[in-house]
Amino acid sequence: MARTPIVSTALLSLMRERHHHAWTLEDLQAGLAGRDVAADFSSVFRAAEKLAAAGDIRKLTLEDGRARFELRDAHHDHLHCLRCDELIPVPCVIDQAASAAFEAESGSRVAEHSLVLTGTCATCQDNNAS
Amino acid sequence: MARTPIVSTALLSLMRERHHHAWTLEDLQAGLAGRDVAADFSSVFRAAEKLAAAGDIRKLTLEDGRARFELRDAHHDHLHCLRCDELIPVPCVIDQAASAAFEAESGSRVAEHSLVLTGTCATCQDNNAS
DNA sequence: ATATATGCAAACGCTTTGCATAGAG
DNA sequence: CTCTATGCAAAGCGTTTGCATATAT
Repeated sequence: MARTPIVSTALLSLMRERHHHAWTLEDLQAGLAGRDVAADFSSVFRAAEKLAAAGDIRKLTLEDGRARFELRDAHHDHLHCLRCDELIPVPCVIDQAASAAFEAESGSRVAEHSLVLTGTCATCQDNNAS
Repeated sequence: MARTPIVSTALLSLMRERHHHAWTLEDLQAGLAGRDVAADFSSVFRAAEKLAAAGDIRKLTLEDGRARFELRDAHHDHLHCLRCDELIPVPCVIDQAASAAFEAESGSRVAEHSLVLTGTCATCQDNNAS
């Protein structure tokens, strides 16, 4: 190596402290700024891509077309709250047996899946009630 | 009304004849061209948006960031084949019970879901074998 | 006349890349 | 000296919009 990758390192520690959040590049840049790391957008982009390629984080694309990044830990799906626009991790509700059956029947092979539930998160649901 | 919407009509009949396909705007434009309807890209875009708003078709966004349109019929999920890049409809493999349980436990409400399986479709799987 | 559909071209939003600079080994 | 990280600015790419024109009612 020939120089210390400040941005990548800062990104990882930032995300590790709030790993319940799916970050847009803008979020990440703002998050770094809050920690006095003034990184250029392209640097954030490149660092995030590199981390994703390395498998440390995962890249997602929402219906709104913007990329989101999150720490890669145990698999989970997502709930996209239409009220607060957060992308919230939720336990996987895929029926493994059904998935396997589908593979067997159809002759296709499923490597991964991306499930996004759309609705209202618990917090917004509560706020609405009160 | 003040003029006959050629593009919307042509789009619908086009899609009805190959409703097993998820169309990008480019696909749609090319499909129309094959039927001697030379529509501008923006016209295709507007017609597709209008049809989607009217509920005749559905708009999806893939990881690649491009919008796809498909006829709205019975709910199904999708298999995105990484080899041929097709977006293939597959029966829904969501475990309804698990989904309902999740709603109850978490206090959130799920209106819809979008599930994209990623892997290899049966056709490509076969081609690979042979 | 009025309202809508269409084409053309330009604006947009987000992502991605080229190039020059800087700093660690 | 070499190799990578970073910033800056510009290019890309698909989507979206403004405006003028055409056409059916």
